[in-house]
Amino acid sequence: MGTLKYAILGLLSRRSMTGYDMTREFETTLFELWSAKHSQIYPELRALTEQGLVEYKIEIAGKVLEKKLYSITEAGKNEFAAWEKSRCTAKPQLKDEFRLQLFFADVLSAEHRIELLSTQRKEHESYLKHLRGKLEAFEEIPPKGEAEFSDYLVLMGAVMREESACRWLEDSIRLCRERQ
Amino acid sequence: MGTLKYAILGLLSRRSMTGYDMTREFETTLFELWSAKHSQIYPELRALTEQGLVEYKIEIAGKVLEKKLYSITEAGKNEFAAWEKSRCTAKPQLKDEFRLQLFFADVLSAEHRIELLSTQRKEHESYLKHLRGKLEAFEEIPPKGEAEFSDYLVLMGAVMREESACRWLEDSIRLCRERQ
DNA sequence: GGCTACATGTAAGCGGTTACATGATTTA
DNA sequence: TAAATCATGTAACCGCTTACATGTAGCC
Repeated sequence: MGTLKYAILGLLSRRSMTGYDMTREFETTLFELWSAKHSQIYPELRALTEQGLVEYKIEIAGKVLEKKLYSITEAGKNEFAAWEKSRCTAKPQLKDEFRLQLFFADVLSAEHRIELLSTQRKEHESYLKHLRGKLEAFEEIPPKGEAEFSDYLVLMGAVMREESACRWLEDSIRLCRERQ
Repeated sequence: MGTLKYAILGLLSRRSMTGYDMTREFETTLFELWSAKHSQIYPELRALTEQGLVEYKIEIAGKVLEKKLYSITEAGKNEFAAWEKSRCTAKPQLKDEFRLQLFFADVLSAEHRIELLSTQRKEHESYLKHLRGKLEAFEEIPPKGEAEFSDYLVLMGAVMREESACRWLEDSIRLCRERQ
């Protein structure tokens, strides 16, 4: 795939930043979508520089500390735009440890299975709460042309996904209880 | 994580089988939940044998072909049961290339963005159709004690997840169109 | 006889995580 | 001045995929 490359180009298409800044972005704003540690980011930045897709200028912070401020090149913008236009085939989530656990849950007692489902439900519910808080921080739907509109759509999707997960877990618990 | 280990133990807790059979299981029934190629399965089976969690006896198919028919040991059953009881922390899907694409979609024109969303919607819709077909193959909800009940719950979850994805994509397309 | 499915392995490489390693700057 | 944060890198290892490699069994 090489998706990290496009995540980085995407970040740089919004603003110039250092590798350290990117690490923060992956931890905060991109957390929902993609993740990368600094140990993966720095080598990737080096490769992208060699490919001419990004460039950096060194800035001095304080007295001596050298920061590499990266920005996207024209070639980088072109490659990023090409990726944006390509439609990626949706591989609907092939790995889910909890669902695997549930799949084999016939080795568990009825109570154990319900406990498993309940714990999972609690986690999804608290995460949903957190996401809803973020969604409500938008006072209104951002204008279509701006970067924030995309952020809004993605966040909306995450909320809907979590709502669906909670509903599924509730229904499952009900089925487990109902039919003794 | 080492989840593959438990996927294999889970399969063997249902019935004895060869590495080849497992490969088929991952491709068909477990496809929704976990995947593994034979090149990963065979080394794992060797490791599990060394750990005493599984064992095999050689069967001859035809004249000379040696098959290794694996089964789970008592130690294996215990370790699998322990994993089943442990509650795994739900890491809600950290990598999604399409959502990443959408996140940075402000570089696209309005039409391009809608096209991106539409393509994705079509894919999820056809997959949903396929899943619904599988769900309807159950004539009624299987009895709680049986393995099929777990299968039913997992399938129900997959259907609900896809429904939610379709709804999200529809809403997003509507928002993109509405607000010119 | 030829094709498909059955059956078991190994090797190279990629993407990613954890840990190792170092040092400067800012803030309490 | 001590701790937290900023800042940049490398090394070892793990999980997984793709490709390499080999051979048998069953069916048409």
